[in-house]
Amino acid sequence: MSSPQYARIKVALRQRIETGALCPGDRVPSENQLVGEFGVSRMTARRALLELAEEGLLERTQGLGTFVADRRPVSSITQIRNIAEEIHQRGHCHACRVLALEAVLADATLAARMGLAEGEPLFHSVLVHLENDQALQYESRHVVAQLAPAYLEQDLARVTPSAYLSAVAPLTEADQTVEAVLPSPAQAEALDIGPDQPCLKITRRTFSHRGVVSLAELVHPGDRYRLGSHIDS
Amino acid sequence: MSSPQYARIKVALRQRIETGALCPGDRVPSENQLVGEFGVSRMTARRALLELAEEGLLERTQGLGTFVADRRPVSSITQIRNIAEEIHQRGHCHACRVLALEAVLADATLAARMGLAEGEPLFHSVLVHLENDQALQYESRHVVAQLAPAYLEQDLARVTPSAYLSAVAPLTEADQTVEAVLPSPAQAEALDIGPDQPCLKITRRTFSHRGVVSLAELVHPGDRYRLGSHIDS
DNA sequence: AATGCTATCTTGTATATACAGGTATATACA
DNA sequence: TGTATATACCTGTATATACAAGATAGCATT
Repeated sequence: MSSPQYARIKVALRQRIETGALCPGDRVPSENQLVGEFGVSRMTARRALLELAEEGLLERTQGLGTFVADRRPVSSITQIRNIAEEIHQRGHCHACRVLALEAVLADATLAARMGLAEGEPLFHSVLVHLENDQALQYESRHVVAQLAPAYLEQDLARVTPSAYLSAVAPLTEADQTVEAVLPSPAQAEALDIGPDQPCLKITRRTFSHRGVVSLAELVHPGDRYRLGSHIDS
Repeated sequence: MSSPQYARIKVALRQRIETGALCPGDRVPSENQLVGEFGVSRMTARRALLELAEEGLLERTQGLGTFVADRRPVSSITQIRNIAEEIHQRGHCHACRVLALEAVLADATLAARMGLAEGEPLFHSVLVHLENDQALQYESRHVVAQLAPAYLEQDLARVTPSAYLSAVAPLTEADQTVEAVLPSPAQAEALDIGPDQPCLKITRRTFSHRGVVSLAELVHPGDRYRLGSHIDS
């Protein structure tokens, strides 16, 4: 039950970019070169390149080749999971901290929004992600207590969604929406912004085959995100 | 120089969904059925299904099949091009109007942002899209005059980006970013909202092989958009 | 020097094929 | 009735192959 080969190639290429072995503008091995290097068929190598291009990490031009995308001006909003992870990928993890403002067992007053039975016990944590002492994200996360019993014992400042999710089920998916909001007083204070500073709020419902696992609200001031660029027909 | 076969299949399937021949929850022809119906290989049929699923129009489950996704609660933000088009797809086009507030030949004071030579002549139009007399989107669009000479002669209330873009070049792409903003006074007035109502602003740079074609800013109050849901590894 | 051609590398599209693994239904058995 | 088992169908992964089409460098011709 090993991971697919195209995933292996994606990981390898991502590493070369993160470690600096491949820099923005650099040419990435061509499909045929990857065939030789990884011993796969061209279509498999191609899939790895296509998916990385879809994420915005690579840029491909017919006839020319595949290149590491210019330092993405902004993150791709379809990929956002956790500012901490994002920052880590940008390479200044050293200046990144996470503050856990709150972590308690709450009752499911928001059961309806999560599609749960009323009264289902939930863990609620509020995190603030900082870089160079500047707050970048306010994160409010509700997790179904039954599915992640050790949630509160973890170091919430370090745990990423994938960490506690992988403990729940092999198969997870997420539903995300964005909207523009004004920060609540608590959010404005935690982010050190004025009450008039508009923010992007991303609401993410994560679920496995057992149902909803968590509901997270990510609020960021001032960030700007790249969107996909489909132009069909 | 016909369009690819997978695109043909996508169009056909999209039509069946838009016309109601296929409803949410309905089973879509399987890969092998499409092979028989369109006379293509399974991989080609597969590509059509995969891309429609990526857009959120279909849902696929291994072993089960492919189904028309439940009426998407909100639009996919990666697909936004024009609220008018969006509304048309939702099926209440009758209540939709577009007001052209302004349409002039402007000079390229924003040349830098578009990557153009200073002084390059641009058309500037400001449109407001309404549904049931309620403003849904404020659109400010700058178009390189040289590449769309007849731009001002068109019925701006009807023209979609694809209309004037197709006149320019066969190959176009777009770059999009989102951010949260407070509306400018003019925007607030046009949208009939208060100055404190946070809005999503989508900035879209469209370009062809000849360079940047247009720069559009779409401002919507109160809308909420679906995001893609990648969960890798 | 400028033009045009060709060889070669790249990605894009398409086909045919094979097997793995998930899902549901029908069948046979206890 | 309830439980296995076999089967058919579906999507997921992977290979091998072919040709189309864009980009580039070098060479030959004008």
